[in-house]
Amino acid sequence: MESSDLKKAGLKATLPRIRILEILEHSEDAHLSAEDVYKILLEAGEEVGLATVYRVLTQFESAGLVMRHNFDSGHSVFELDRGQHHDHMVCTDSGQVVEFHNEDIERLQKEIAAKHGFELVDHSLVLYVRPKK
Amino acid sequence: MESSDLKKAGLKATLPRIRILEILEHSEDAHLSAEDVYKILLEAGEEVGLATVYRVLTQFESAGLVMRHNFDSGHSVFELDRGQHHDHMVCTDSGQVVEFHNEDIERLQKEIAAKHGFELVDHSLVLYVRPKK
DNA sequence: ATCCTCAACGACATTTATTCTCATTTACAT
DNA sequence: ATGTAAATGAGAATAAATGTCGTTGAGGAT
Repeated sequence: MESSDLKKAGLKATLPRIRILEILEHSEDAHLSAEDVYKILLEAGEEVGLATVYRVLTQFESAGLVMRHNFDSGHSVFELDRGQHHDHMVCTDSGQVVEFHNEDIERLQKEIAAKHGFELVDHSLVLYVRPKK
Repeated sequence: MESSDLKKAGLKATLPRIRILEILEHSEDAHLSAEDVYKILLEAGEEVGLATVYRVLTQFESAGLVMRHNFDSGHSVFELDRGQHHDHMVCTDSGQVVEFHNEDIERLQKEIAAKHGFELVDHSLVLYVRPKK
């Protein structure tokens, strides 16, 4: 994932875009807010504006490079789209995010939509959890 | 649902609270934002501040009288808690909202959380659908 | 019914996340 | 190398929501 992917998406290979893509690829945490990305850029000594971070992340979303999630935290988080669908579990204590996939749930969703005369286009499932004592 | 419910919830039966509860009960649309509620109050000639609407809705949420949903739209919507849990299906063509409940999905969610060492606190499931051709 | 007290209120300032504006810079086709 | 439209940085602007504070009012006590 690099400049070639940017061009494929119809985006010029500018420094902010390349850096942000790298950050999303290599970050420890797979789910970063615009502020998170901005801070990482600053720490790396890059002179990138916060507005640019927001713009670039939104463009990446439109281009299908990243996915935006609106968890209950009051701000969006972005995740590189690696092509394999999954849902999320968010720990209400620590904020930790765990990804999971369950084929039974996926199937049931399609069945429910069909039962109501619809076809499933997309879905959003987030489990809010806390450590079991 | 009226003043007695407010007192039961440990809230004084003030005019703003009574009016907001009524609005949630009788509104055509079951899912209202704080702004929506505020506008309805103004149109009814009530002198209630927007901050109060936010405060009251948050209190109602804490008291279990209403549920807050954070759909994609960037602002919270509130719905009277009539006791029966359900998830939402949104038609991407018409915006129509269908409520549904599926016990198998509920159970699977708990199992998945447990498998990862968590207990399920809450969840948010929205199906985006379109009419089947 | 009147008084008292603290919770609740209205008005407005503030915060937080995000978007907009615009003058300047830069990628890249020519 | 150069021109041009796209992209950027800086900071203003916006929207949703919360905090502050002096005033009001609900409801228990008198």
